[in-house]
Amino acid sequence: MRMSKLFVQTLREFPADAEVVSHKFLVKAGFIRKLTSGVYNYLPLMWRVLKKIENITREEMDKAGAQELLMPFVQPKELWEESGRWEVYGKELMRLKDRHNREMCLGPTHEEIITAIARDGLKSYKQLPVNLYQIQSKFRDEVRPRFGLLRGREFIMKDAYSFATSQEELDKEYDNMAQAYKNIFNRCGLPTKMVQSDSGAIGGSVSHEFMVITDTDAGENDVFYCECDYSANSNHAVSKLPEAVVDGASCGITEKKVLDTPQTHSIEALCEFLNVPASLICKCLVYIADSKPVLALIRGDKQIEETKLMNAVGAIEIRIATAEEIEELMNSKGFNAAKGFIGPKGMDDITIVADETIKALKNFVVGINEEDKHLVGASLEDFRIDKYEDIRLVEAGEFCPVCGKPLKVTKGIEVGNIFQLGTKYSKPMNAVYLDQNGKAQPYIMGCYGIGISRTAAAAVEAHYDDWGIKWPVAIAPYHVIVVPVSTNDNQQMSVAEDIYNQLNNAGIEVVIDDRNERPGVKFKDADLIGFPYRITVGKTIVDGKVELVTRESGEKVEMTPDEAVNKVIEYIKAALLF
RNA sequence: CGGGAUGUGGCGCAGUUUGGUAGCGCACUUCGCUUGGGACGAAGGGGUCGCACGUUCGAAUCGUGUCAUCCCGACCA
Repeated sequence: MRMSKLFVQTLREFPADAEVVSHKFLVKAGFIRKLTSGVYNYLPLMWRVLKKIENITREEMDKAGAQELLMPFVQPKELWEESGRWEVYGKELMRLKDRHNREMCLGPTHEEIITAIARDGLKSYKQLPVNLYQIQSKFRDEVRPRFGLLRGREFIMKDAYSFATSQEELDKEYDNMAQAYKNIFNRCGLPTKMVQSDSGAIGGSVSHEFMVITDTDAGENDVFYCECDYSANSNHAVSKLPEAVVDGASCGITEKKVLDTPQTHSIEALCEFLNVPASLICKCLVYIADSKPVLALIRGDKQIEETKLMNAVGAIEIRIATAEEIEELMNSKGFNAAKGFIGPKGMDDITIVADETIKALKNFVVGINEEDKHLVGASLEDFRIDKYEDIRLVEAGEFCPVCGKPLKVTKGIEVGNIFQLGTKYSKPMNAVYLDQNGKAQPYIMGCYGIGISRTAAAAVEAHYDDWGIKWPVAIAPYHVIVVPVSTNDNQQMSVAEDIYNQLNNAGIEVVIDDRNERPGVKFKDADLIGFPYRITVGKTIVDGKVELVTRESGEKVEMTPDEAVNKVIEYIKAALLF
C-alpha cells in the first residue's frame, strides 16, 4: 500500500470529547470516527485490525470444534417473550416497530435466537454436544456510552453457545472454551487474567471473565487477585477477615441499653460520639430490590456489594433507597427515624439480609429506628434476620479465600466472558432433545462472548506511548512501513521501492510512505499509527545502510537493505508463529 | 434519570459581556523553497455560527423552547 493513497487522516490534536488513551489515539491516528453517541465508523485501518482479531478468534473457535453461523441483527419480540426477557431486559434493549406495528429489537445478545435454532435442528442426543458461534455487530442502548470503543452502544462481538446433555458435558466445553480464549488473547498479544465473576442479567451459575489488566480509568472493573491462582471481579470476590469476633466488651460495653446519640447520621460521627471502632457497629442500609424495600445489615467498617445483595434476595434490579423512600418506609412502620438511625427492630414483613460479618458481633451498636438514639450492647437475638449471606465488597489487604495470603486489587477491561447457563433458556423456551430413552430433555447450555472491538481498544490501552499506538504484530493494520526520507532522492526512492517490493512478495503487509513530506511528518505518523516495524531509507544509503526501527522497544539498528528485509521477515514470522 | 458543561468549515479554538452581517491555528488546493522528528513564503477553496420561534432597522451575540454532545453520579456484558 502506498501511503499517498491510504485512506487515513491523522490529526494534529486529540479530539476534544475523548477521555481514555485508546479513544484519543484511535481517533487521532485516523482509525475511527464517531457517527453518533456510542456508534463509530471503522475506517480502513481499524477494519484491518478488527478483521485480524476476528480471524484469530475464528481460527481458534474452529480449532476448538465450534461451528460458525450468522444470525439476524433484528429480532422479533415473540422469542424474547418466550424467554421472559422482553419484560426484564430493560431500556438497554433497543426496541422498535416495523411498518405493521410489530415489535422488534436490535440484538444485544442472541440466546433466544440460538435456542430457537437449536430446538428446530437438534432433536436427538446423538447430535450433541454442539457449539455454535457468530461474529457480528450488537446493539445495547447503554445509559451512558463512553470511552470510545470500550463502551459503545454498537460493537462487534463474537458470541458462542453450546448445547449439551449433561453438566459434565457442559463442564468439558466450558474448559475447552476457556483454553480457546487463552489462545485467542495470547495470539492477539494481549495478556489476560481469567477471573471469577457474577453471572449478571444473562443468568446462570458459573462464569468467568477475561480481563486485560490496566492501571488506567479505562479499566472499569475492580479485580481482586492473589499470588495463588485466585482472582475475581469485585462483584463476586470473597475474602477472609482477620478479626474472628468483635465484642463490645473490649470497649467496656457489656450492658444492653438505649443511648442518646444526637446528630450521628454517619458511621464516623457515631464512632466518635461513642468512642467505639466502626467494626462494632451494625450498619443498616435500605435498598429497593425490584421495587420492594430490603434491609441490608453489614459491619460498620465494610461496604455492601450490590450484585451480591441482589443475588441474595433473588432480584433482577437493585439500588439504594432515596431519602424519600426511607421516610415513606419509616412512616408506614410508625417510626420517625432517618438515615443513620435505621435498624432491623420492628421491620416486620421487610426482608432482612445480614452479611456474614454480622454473625461475629457481640455487644454491638445498632439503630433502633428512633431519631438520635442507638442501641448499644445489642445481640443478634434482639431482632429477626431472614438470612445470612456474603454481601460484602472485598477490600485489598483482606485475605485470600483459597490460600489466606493478602489480596491485591487492580483495574481490568473485560474482553471476554464465559457462562454456564444450564437450562435457563432451554426450559422456558421448551428447547429439548430426545435422550436414549426417547424422553424429552432440555439442553444444558453455555454461552461465551468476546468483545472484538473492545479487544482492539484494550490492545491500545495495553500498548502505547507518548507518540502513539504500538500494535502487537498479530493485530497491527500493517506490519512494516518503509520511509524514504526524501522522495526527491532517486537512490533513496529506488532502494525504498525495492524493499517494499521484496516485502510485498514475501507476504508481509507493508506500506511505503511515498508522500512528498518532510521526514518529521512521516516519522510522527508512523509512530502514531503504530506500525510495528519501520525501515528508514535516508542519507546513509550512500554507505549502503538503512535503519530498522522496532516500535515496541524503540530499538534502532543500521544494516544493509537486504539484511533489513530478512530481519523484518524473521521478526514477523516469529511473532505470527507461521 | 439527577448534577455540571458545551454546540461557530474535517480537527482544535477565539468572537457572545458592550447586537452592525464571521475569524485564527491545523488540515485541503496551486506555485516556490525545504527534506533525519509535525519547516517557510505567496496565492486559494470551504462555514452563515445545532435547530425553531421570538425581540430588533439589524442576531453567532439578547429571550423562550427544543435537539445533540461531553463530564460526574446512578446503571451496565
